[in-house]
Amino acid sequence: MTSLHVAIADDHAVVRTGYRRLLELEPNVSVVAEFADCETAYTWLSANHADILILDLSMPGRGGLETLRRLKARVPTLKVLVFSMHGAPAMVSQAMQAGADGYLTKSSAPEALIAAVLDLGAGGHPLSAEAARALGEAGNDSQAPHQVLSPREFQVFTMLAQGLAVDEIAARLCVSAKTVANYQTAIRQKTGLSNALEMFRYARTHALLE
Amino acid sequence: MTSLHVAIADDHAVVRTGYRRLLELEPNVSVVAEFADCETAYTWLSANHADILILDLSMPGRGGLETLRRLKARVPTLKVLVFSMHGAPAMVSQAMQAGADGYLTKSSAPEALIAAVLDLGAGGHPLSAEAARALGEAGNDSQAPHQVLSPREFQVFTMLAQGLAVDEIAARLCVSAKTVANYQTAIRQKTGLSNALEMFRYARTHALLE
DNA sequence: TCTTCCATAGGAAAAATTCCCGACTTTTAT
DNA sequence: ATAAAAGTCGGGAATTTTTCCTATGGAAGA
Repeated sequence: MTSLHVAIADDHAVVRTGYRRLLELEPNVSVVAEFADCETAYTWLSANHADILILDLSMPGRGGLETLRRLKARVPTLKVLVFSMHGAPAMVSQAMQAGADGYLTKSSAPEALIAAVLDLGAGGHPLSAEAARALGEAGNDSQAPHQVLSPREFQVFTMLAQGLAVDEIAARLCVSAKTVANYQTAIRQKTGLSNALEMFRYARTHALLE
Repeated sequence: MTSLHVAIADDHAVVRTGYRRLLELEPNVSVVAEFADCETAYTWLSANHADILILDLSMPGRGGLETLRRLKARVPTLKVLVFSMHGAPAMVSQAMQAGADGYLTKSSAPEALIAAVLDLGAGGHPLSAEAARALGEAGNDSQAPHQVLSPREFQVFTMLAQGLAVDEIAARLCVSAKTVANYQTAIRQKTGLSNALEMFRYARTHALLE
């Protein structure tokens, strides 16, 4: 079996070196390139050959996801293993839709990285347990706010999620603060989001704001 | 010269292994322990000896900064090198005040980690360029949270900014909910941030979280 | 038409927040 | 070394916000 050519994209030099040393313990794996930003990675991989790219999504250059998309469009044969800090359902789901071939969280054991690379080389689609669970969750949002909330409630929800106070919302909608407070209570109960910050996060990850 | 005994605390196993391999290239350095969370680190270091702790502030177990403080109180001879994802001025300043002996950002070159460890062993206080610059800046922002807030207030601030409820914070800090509520009031007054969402946004744009 | 859902809001109770204060400890300055 | 200042912690009371329950009128649907 011929050796797997791996490229690493991560903005932290120390972390890159860590991966490299780890991977080079494996005889069938050789690290052929390292990148500190998305543009460099894209340019190099368009011109040179690698079998697998280990990609940290939280990179500068704005848009690891976007780079992933462009890269898969340009070099479809490249296998991309996303290696991210967090395993948020939305992130995993976004990454897989953008064309990732595997998803590992950084909390995985070191051996898991090697295993995932070998798995990818063999045509597999390695997911960490965390990522797999997240993918499962992503589909079932049957109780999304736009489903369970009435139009007016949803409108108040978006304003709360933007950080507006009850009084301000009441002023803008020209209704009593009492009414808005009551909506707020209903929204909290129906969605389980118990404060404005949770609403904000939910709204952001589900792209419910502008 | 006798060997430097180094301990590593970082919640990502892969990253820990990377540091270890890197450091073990140096003959005068030996890695004597690894920890994935703050409590384990604290317990072990209270009972065993190490010269240097490499500490990732963004660890679970609530409060890398708090652990740093406790650790320096318990084991003053221990040198702590904070190794953080980002070099936000506020974070650097808080870490140094909490007793860190050095501060490196993860974007540093791998050699910088080794150099910093050796420097620490020789009694130095290594700062990455980024961190040093941040320390300089920290003086300017005269009404930034880390300036106007006391350590405890700042701690509560970060938790509020993460969306934790007053009761949850009280439970984690083992103080009365009344106390936390009072801190919250003080924080709101001092910073002008009147709710958790504003605190979150502020904390995010100033990179004060994790 | 009759039922159901929605938008609106008042009242009362419960919970959270604010404001003021005191005790005690640690740090800082003189 | 001692005084002053700052920090931590929480109680009490007043205030504000939130919850829960209820009610009215309108619109949509069977």
